[in-house]
Amino acid sequence: MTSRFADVIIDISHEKVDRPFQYIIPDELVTSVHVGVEVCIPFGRSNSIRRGYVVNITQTPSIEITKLKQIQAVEPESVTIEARQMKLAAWIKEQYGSTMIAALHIVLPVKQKSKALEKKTIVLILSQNEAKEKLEFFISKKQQARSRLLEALMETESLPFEIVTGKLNITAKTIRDLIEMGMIEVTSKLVYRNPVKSQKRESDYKTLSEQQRHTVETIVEESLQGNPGTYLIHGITGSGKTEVYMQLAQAMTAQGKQTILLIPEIALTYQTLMRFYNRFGDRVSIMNSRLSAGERFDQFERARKGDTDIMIGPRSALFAPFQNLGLIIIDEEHENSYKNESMPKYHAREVAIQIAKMSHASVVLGSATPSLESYYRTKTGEYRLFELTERLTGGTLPQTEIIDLREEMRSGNRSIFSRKLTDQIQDRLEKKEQIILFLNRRGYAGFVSCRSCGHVMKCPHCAISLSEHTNGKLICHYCGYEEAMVKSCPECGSKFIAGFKAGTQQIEEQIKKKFPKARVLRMDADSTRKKDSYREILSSFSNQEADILLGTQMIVKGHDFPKVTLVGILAADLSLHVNDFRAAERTFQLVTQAAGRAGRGEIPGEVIIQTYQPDHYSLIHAANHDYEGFYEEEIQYREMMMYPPAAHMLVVLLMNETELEGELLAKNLAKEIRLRSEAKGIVIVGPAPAAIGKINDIYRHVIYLRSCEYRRLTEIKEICESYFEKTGKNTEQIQFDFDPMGQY
DNA sequence: AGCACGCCGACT
DNA sequence: GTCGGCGTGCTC
Repeated sequence: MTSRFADVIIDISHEKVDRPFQYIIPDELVTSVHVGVEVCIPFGRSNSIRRGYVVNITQTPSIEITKLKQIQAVEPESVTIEARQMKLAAWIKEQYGSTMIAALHIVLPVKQKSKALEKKTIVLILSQNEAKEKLEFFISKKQQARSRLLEALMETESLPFEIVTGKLNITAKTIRDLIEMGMIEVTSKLVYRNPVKSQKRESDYKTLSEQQRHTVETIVEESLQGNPGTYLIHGITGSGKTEVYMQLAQAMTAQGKQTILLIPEIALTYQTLMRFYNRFGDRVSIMNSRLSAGERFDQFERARKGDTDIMIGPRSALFAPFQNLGLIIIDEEHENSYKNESMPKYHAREVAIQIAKMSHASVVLGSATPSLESYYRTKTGEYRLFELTERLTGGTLPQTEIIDLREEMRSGNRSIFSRKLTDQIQDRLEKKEQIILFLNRRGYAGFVSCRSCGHVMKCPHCAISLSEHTNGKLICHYCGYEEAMVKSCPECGSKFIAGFKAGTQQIEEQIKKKFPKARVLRMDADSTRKKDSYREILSSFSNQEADILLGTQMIVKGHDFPKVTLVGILAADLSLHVNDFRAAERTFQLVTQAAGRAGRGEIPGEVIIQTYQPDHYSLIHAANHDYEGFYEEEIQYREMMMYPPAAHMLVVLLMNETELEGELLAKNLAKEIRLRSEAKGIVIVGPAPAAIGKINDIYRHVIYLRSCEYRRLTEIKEICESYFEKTGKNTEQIQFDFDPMGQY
């Protein structure tokens, strides 16, 4: 019998070993080794046994046969990656730029998650005195690596593994030596949390409105005809999107097909979740971040075995191994959490479409404020658009008013509360109605604006707000353009031009000063750090234990507070002038959602938007509840500047321990790209220091690339990868982000 | 990532 | 000379 050979990807996430290694398949394993299985193989000089995945099987060896080793065994409890998942991993690697093994882990979420939960830290187990002695000993012996590590540990006692190997440049060997000497310990922690509590069941079937019925029927019909597509449901808050999802899922179940429902954050859409649970009972599987690795594994096994029809969960639920997937629904599709933050930086929407393509399924996207991407694709005909314009839950859209803070300034009011907002807060306090005050601080990045005329300092090349730096300069983080900080407004000459500063704590103090009798709840990253404090704050506000809820964007998502009749957006400009091309879109979404919190009960609500730029289109259209109008203006800006979705964008992020080396590498890489891409419709901007120029003492530089064709950008990615392979050192790192959401 | 190989400074 | 840390390069 002729021998067979297997290409194996070793389970080590490092670029240097991220390629297939060929192994001989021994005769006794020929029947059990096939593409997708997890195998044990000897690797490296020491022939230590490692795990890996078989990605290909061949008849002929590609290198000298004497160099090949044998596969030792097939991992007994392995999760086989089906051919489909393997193809998907290859697609993710290609599309987003990552190691193959990282892509495989994404597709095998059970393993990946149990790994991700593990956090290795290095702890010093000597007393300060003992350590000091040892340190002196190491120094006298000129053992620099050991001294370096020990010194760092004496300062903080424990350090994350990555910091030690990265920033301190300590090899695993040195760490092992110190462990042997009994000086340090490596601990790995696993964090588990409680599973969801179940709630009382109640039946809630609803008859569909004409618009809902049309949506459901069209999508189901096209699926039945074997012609599944991608659909966007643009439905205002309260238009019954969830009911549409449920009926679609039901139709799929009737055809013997399964559904995946993605939700942005389980805690935020708890009600949605329970409605599904009530309707479909234990045919629904719920994935969430609180599940342990084992529980998570069980959910996926249920999907594989066909014991469940519907998988609900965040991004990772996408990879549920259903046998006959019919539909993927992405609720609140504009949410940022659908973009993976670590490599590979994939977007759930795009991966969903790819999965659907591979399994012949439909994709349904739903939102009250669709992402520009999705709406754009309904215009190009890639997606089909359905509008749900009727509010079924009752209640009217709130009255909205934009307050010009420049005007307030001119009449001598320098406080954060306009006179109108002050009056209204007073009024609601007297009427015992509730108030939400919203500070959209997300991504706030020190832009500079004029209090008198509202003028914002922008980059002349990128139309992005300049950021104020401590060195007294204004810098564009897209292209690196810089100018000196201005002393007076170039537009109106006013002296009141400065960086914008505001925090929830300060505002809380001001509220207490101004309205001493009001009971205030503050909700932001600080006050919700404790687990469950999030829900505690919301339920206590819901029970009317407070009059005013003050918070950042986390308060605007899908909560019903019927007693809230006033929503104040304190400074809409904060998210408007972030140095990110999506700033206007984010602002529109946040303001629309915040406004949606007012008047959910019988009493009509009122929304007050405070801003220094009362004529900005995102605010005007949000105030008018006019998505289409906003889209038209925003897409013109994107088209003019070649920003997504009008074009595609790639961010190449370079990380280096030394600033100068990083800058040099970035420059050389940019030169290489310019040379090799030959201006095939590619715009190359930068390099520039990243907005967050340094994290953990690692310097960050960025190069921005734009092109109408995505393929051109993946070519650039490949150029970077090969350049990096040749010249890259261990102290350098490269990351790719296609069509970024967020700043660098 | 993890391991061996080999260079180079310190010390019997 | 030689012991041993630390940088370098390779792994089917």
